[in-house]
Amino acid sequence: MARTINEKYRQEKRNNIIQVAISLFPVNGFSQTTISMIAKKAGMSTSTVLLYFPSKEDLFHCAVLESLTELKSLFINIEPETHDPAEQITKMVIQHITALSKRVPYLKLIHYVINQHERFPELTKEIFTVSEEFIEFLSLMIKKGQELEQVEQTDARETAWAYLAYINGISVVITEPEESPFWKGLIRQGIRIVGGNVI
Amino acid sequence: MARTINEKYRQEKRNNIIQVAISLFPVNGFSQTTISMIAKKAGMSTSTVLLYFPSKEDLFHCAVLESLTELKSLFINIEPETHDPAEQITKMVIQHITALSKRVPYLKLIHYVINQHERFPELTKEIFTVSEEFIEFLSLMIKKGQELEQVEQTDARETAWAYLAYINGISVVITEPEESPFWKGLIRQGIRIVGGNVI
Amino acid sequence: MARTINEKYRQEKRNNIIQVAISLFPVNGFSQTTISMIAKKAGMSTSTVLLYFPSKEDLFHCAVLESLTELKSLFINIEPETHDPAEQITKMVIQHITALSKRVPYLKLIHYVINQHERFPELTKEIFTVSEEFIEFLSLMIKKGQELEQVEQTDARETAWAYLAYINGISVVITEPEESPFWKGLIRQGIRIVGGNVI
Amino acid sequence: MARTINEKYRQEKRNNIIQVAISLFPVNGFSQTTISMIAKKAGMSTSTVLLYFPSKEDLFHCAVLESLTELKSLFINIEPETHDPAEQITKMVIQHITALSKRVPYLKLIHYVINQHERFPELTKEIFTVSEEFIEFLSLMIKKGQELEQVEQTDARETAWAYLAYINGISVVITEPEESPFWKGLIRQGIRIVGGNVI
DNA sequence: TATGAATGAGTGTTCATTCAT
DNA sequence: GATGAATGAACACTCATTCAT
Repeated sequence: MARTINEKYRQEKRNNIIQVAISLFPVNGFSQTTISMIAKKAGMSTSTVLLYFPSKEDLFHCAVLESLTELKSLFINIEPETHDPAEQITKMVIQHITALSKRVPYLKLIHYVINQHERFPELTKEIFTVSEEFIEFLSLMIKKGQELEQVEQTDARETAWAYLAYINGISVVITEPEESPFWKGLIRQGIRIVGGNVI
Repeated sequence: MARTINEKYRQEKRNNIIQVAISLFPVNGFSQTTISMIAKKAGMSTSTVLLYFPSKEDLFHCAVLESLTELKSLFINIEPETHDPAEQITKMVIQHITALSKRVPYLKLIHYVINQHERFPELTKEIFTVSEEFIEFLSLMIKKGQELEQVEQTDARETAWAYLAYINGISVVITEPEESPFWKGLIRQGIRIVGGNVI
Repeated sequence: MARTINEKYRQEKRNNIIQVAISLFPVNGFSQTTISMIAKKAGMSTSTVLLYFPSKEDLFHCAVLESLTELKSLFINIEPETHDPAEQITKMVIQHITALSKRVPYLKLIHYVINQHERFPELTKEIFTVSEEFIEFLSLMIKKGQELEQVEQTDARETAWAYLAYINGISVVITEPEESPFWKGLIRQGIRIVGGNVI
Repeated sequence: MARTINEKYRQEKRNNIIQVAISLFPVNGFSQTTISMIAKKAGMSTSTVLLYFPSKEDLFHCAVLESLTELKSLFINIEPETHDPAEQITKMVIQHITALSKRVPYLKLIHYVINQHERFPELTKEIFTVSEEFIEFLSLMIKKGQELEQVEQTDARETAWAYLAYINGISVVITEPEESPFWKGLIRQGIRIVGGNVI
């Protein structure tokens, strides 16, 4: 029993460190983010951070993978709720864009890795695997909508890639705060890009 | 006269260093790219690099600005050639996407800066100024097309932002080689996003 | 009574740690031998090792002293068995060289200390005290042999030092395995050096 | 020409560092000898030491090899001078023991390596190669002396090993200062061990 | 008694930058 | 103008040691 409690405690602390890492790495980059910065923000000593992660590189890996699974869970959702594809797509886009505006550091960290993919080959591979999954998931939704003629008739996969690019591009190009009306427009455009809003 | 020749020589050497910097910084990031790496690839000593640029940071700044003006010249082109807006837009998208596939390091460097905008505030500002110029330029083109009913009727600025996001997102998400048929599809989608291809 | 049992248990555990320490310190040196290495090999946690020894330095001291008394008991033996000095000397040399080939780590640890005597002054002093005892003991044996003209006529103390040097030098210079015929030759030479074998 | 001068300057500086290293490593051991200690004693900064040697380990290697060649030149001398083997042997022993008393750190460094041979396998190998050479050289001298019946009749190689052990053992066991009359005795014994002084 | 958690002190190493030539 | 030599500042990482349980 004691072990369980301890284990839980360790996991929490570990997670705490990862969250801090996710918030710092994308802001300063890998090299400029020192372990002591992370430690300070997490309220512990440098040594303690290295007690939970064998090296800075390892912590970085964990932070990236954590971000990736978090994003995956936000972007690839299968809960149908509605059986109307058009409505499904609209909801999905809203959820994506909302997620975007709220999880900036996660996506920034992912972009940091992709941007320097030669330096982080395995992580990049992992990321692209998730991208493919997303494309798969999205094409399917688009096809369903197309069959019901609720969605513009295009090559579904091609459109899916375009939408993925759009989504990622937003977080590169847009710096508006969460509350800005700008985001409404981005949702409208997102729906247009997946081919919704026909009629 | 001698001074002129010297000046020219210096400018060439300076430019040489910048080009090397542009090729290295985005691959490894700022910190992992050492001055000596740049010097070696440029065929000179570390000291010489620092003779032309007061500091590593300064060289980085210059490399980014150089990339930015290069991209600006490729993305904001006013040469009309055709007076048909629809054709103009099609040509523009083709040029953009082609430029993308060929100037990867330039855009990667720009993204690197945006990604860590807190670390490079002035550079980011500079970049966003160019973005605004691009939006201005693009909205105008879209509006012209819309007036002639050759282009989908949307909020022109909103669409312009969507297209900008799309363009930038491509270079984040796509890793296909230049020759891949993939790029054809991306062009198709690009035209669709600006609102072209309306019957 | 319970205390006695406890005491015994503690002594055993303590001894266990020392034996492990003796096996590790000379192989890696003081600094490269971490407490956790010792703990792991002794099947306990780092903290437990430090429960039995106040500090790493202290453990090292104890390991050295333990080695020293062990060696002393092997090298300074007074059990006469034979009253024939020549035979005594022969037997002694055999025992010494045999001990050498079997207690390598003990002597290596001692040599480690002597080699860095400025770093371990008290331990070195302790070791040299034992050396002196050995010289005393040996000179006496040699003198007895010389009186009976069974042993070469030399300055007995001088010869004793030469023999001590020889014995120690062997463990520095020779790496032959225990079974090698080499050791036979070393015994022959040892006897010659103390001055035995005089017809 | 300039290059030659520079090269010379570098070599001198490099050698300076090595000499300091030889004086410090055996006193404190590898780990306890910090680069900054070496730098301070050599009158330069830590960085400068690492400018001449890629790593502490590398400096250690160089220091050991330097010591080894120095010792080799002192111990394996072929200059005959006299054609009388007995005299040659006497002179040799005198030179050896004198060298011993004067180059203490060199031999201590070598012993340090041998003592922890599992940690420094290549260096140890190098050292034992030199040992073999010494045995070869010495056996030959002994054999010559034996043929002229100036030297005790023993197995020459066996005797050579005994002498080598004796020599090395001295520097382990003896701490007398250079001027002590003790060393005279050690020379006498050395000659006796090689088998000289017959009649 | 035994141990896991936490940390501070210490060190090797990197690298931008300065300076003399 | 070009460069090699020198260095200080910074940082990741190790490990003995302390403490609470």
